[in-house]
This record gives sequence, structure tokens and C-alpha cells, in this order.
Amino acid sequence: MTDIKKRSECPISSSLDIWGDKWSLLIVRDLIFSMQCTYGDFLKSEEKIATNILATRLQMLESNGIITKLNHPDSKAKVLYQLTQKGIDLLPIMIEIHLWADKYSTIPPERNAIIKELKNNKEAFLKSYTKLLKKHQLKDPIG
Amino acid sequence: MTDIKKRSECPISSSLDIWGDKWSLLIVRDLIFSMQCTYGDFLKSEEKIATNILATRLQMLESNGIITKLNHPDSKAKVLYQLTQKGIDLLPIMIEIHLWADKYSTIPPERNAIIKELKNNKEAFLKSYTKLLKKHQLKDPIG
DNA sequence: TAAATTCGCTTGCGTTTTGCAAGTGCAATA
DNA sequence: TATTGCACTTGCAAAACGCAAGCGAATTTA
Repeated sequence: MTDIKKRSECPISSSLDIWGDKWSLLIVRDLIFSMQCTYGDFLKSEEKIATNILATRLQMLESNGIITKLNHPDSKAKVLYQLTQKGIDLLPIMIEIHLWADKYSTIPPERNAIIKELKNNKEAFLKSYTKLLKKHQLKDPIG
Repeated sequence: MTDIKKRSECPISSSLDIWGDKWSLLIVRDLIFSMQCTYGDFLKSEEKIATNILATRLQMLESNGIITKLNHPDSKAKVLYQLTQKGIDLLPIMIEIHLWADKYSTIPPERNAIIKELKNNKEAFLKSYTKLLKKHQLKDPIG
């Protein structure tokens, strides 16, 4: 029951009301790279999010329709998180952040391939990766 | 002296380390719309940022090279803030946030024109507006 | 020219959020 | 049946936030 308090009608402001913090977009990033993640997967990311923060962020993102929980095919003890269409549509924002960071900070070498592809043809990358994300969407909602 | 603690080398993470909060991008938004703003201008924005928060955010953005302070042409008591090139380069991110919000939230009618233009030809808008921002850059640094 | 106002902040302080560590309950494995 | 794995929850100290008041320099008003 993470309630949304809109500070204004401004689209930038409304968006920041949802994911304007230091962690939410990192969760989205993990899902963009991995398609599906368990709770434990998020904890393993190198930024080392605290477990209580992770729990509240996942709730927030879910209640705002950006991610969904799924039954893990292997076990009832596990939960899978994945992006909804609304979450997938954050990809253009993530791409632009990547390009901005590429221009103004040092990027780890393992991201060079993606950056190069992005710079070459952003639109093509966006289109094909969006398709890939949709293709990998599983449909076994919890509940 | 707002110090930057990088949580990781990930470009998303590094970017969020700088402007990953509820207020920084609203300051950038104001500057994108208004070209230059005084401290008081920011306080007048409808989201009603607290004055101490504004002060620390402005310091943060300045120390990260996203904005600069300028002498106000009319008065020594006033200060002008404006975007640097690094700040102007946040425009693509802001545009994508706008488009995302347009798809998933209600947008105030006065933004309809911009959204329509964006949807029509994003690249053209980006190019011309970037040019406009550069053109309006004043050069009278404080100090 | 003295007094009041404007401007860009800073300070104090109570409240909320964060971050770390430990714990809980159910599921799966040994 | 006991142990481990997994997805969280809880407790608590520290940091950040949000509100209101204050402050010094510059400017305007009387």
C-alpha cells in the first residue's frame, strides 16, 4: 500500500514521484538486463541495496504497474519479478541515461559494446530490444 | 563541497548518484523551460521545494558541472543559474520522461503542444531546442 | 540618508527515510 | 526430521527531509 502523493501535474514531477530515488531505476536496470529476477538476484547487484529498501521499492514499482510478480517455474519458495509494458517503456529513458553517462563519466569496458551499438543506431536497438523483452515475458501471475 | 560517492561503475548508477532524487531534475526542468532562473524563481515552482533542500541541490548540481552561477545583469543581490553543456545534454532524458509520462499519466493541457511536437519529430525538436538553449547561455560567471 | 524590503542563503528542530543487522516463516533439500 | 534457502520483516541508530525562522548584504522606499 505504497501511496502516491503527486506534487504537481507536471509529467517530470509525476514520474519522479514514482521512481525518483537512488534505487528504483537500478531495479529496472537489472530487469532490463536479466528479463526476470528473484529477490535474491536484486540483492546480489553490486550496488548492494539493503533488503528492507529493496522490499519497499519492489512494492512501490508493483503498485505503480511497472513490475509484476510471477510464480517461479522451479519452486514455490521463489518469486520472479519482471517488467510490465509500462516498465519496458522505461527503456528509452534508460538508453538516454546510458548515453549521457557515456559522455560524462567513465563507463566500464564491458558496456562498450552496448554503447557502441546504441550510438550507431539507437532506434534499431530500441526496437529490437523492446521486442526481446516482450518475447521473454512470462505469464504466471502470483495469486 | 557535496561529495560524490559512486556506488558502482554502472552508468545508470553513476547518473543516479548525481541527480537520482525527487528534486534535482525539477531544477533542471525549470532551467530547460526558463533558460535562466534565480534562487527565488526555483522557490516559486509549484512543487514548493524547501529552501534548504534547494540550496543543497543547487550546490550538488553545480559541483557536478550541470549548472553554473552567473552575475545577474540587473543587480548584485541576485544570482542567475543556468545549464552547462552537461546540463543541456540532459534534455534527451527529459524528453523521454515526458513521453513516458504522456503515455501513462494525465498531462496538463498546457503541455499538449510540446508533447505533440515531440511525438511528431523528436529529433528535430531536440536539435532546435538544444540550439536555443545554447544561444541563450549568458557568460558572466560569478567570482 | 535612515528604514524597510528583497534576495540568497543558513540554522534549528521535529519527522521521515535510510542503512545495517538480525530475525521470522514457509518451502525445499538432505 | 533437521538443515538450508528464500522472501521478506523488524529494530534501531544515523542521515536526510521539511518546515519555520533568522541573517547579512544589496536594493528600494520614505
